[in-house]
Amino acid sequence: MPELPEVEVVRRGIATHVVGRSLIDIQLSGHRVARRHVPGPLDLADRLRGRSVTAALRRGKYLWLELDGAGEALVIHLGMSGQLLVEAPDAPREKHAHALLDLSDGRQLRFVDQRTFGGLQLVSLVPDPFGPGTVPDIITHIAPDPLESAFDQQAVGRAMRRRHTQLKRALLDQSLVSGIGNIYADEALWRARLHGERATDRLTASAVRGVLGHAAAVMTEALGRGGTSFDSLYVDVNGASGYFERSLNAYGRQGKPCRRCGTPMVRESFMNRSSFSCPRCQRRPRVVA
DNA sequence: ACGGAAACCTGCTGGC
DNA sequence: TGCCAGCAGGTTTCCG
Repeated sequence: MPELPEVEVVRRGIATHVVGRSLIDIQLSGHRVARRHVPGPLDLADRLRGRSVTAALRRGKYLWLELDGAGEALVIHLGMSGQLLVEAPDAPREKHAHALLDLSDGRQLRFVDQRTFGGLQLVSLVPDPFGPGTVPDIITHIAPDPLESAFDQQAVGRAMRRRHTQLKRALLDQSLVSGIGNIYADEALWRARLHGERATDRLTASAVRGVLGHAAAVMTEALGRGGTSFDSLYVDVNGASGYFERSLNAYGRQGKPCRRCGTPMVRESFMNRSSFSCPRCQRRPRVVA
């Protein structure tokens, strides 16, 4: 489910519930949810117990809760199917609830993840390589996303044009620009009228700026809708995608008419996943990157 | 340095 | 009805 707008909706949804509260008790189930926390789930739970949350922050698709003291943060990645819910502790436990964190206000923060690609880990905060402030040490390779002030569109555009790679690949490269996933990459490319296989080093600076601008715009629009379309207490995978789906111009529209020119949209396999584009508006390059 | 593929999971859909 | 292939919005890692 989650690309940048969805993760930001989740961040906003939980922020009011967790910031200023402390973690009273933590239950982790299964080995997957804390697999990235090398010392193991018991260590994770022990070190979280009693800590208070001072901020809920995000870069790209990574979310973290800054904890008091020691310069540490609880990093949460939602993977493909992760959800964060704030509920009453006695609410029925979801089938794939892997982490239950009791909050000092009597509520419970739950990490629910069907496919378990997401997870939790406690790490140190280090200086942000891209600006003032700090970030978790495990995400120093993640570039700023288009919606944060540290994002430098000119610099990212230059970096993309220096690479000899395909445009969609570059948009999905979280070390160049973060937060963009398969859906919003296709949407940005459609708006920019560019095929994802265009070579980044053969595009003009303004074309690259254009597609980055479209990526920022479409994610901002999605965020606006996400913010009003679902309850912050229960961010639902199906509810979220079902709602914004109506606004998509490219993703999932194979066979349907292009909303600009009416030509049937096509689906192609790219990077082990699906890409959707208009064969007329987004001309495939003669020379592929 | 880059690209491709596989790995990590569960669940749903569509075809036979 | 069952079975199986294919697919799903992410990231990391390995291999050529």
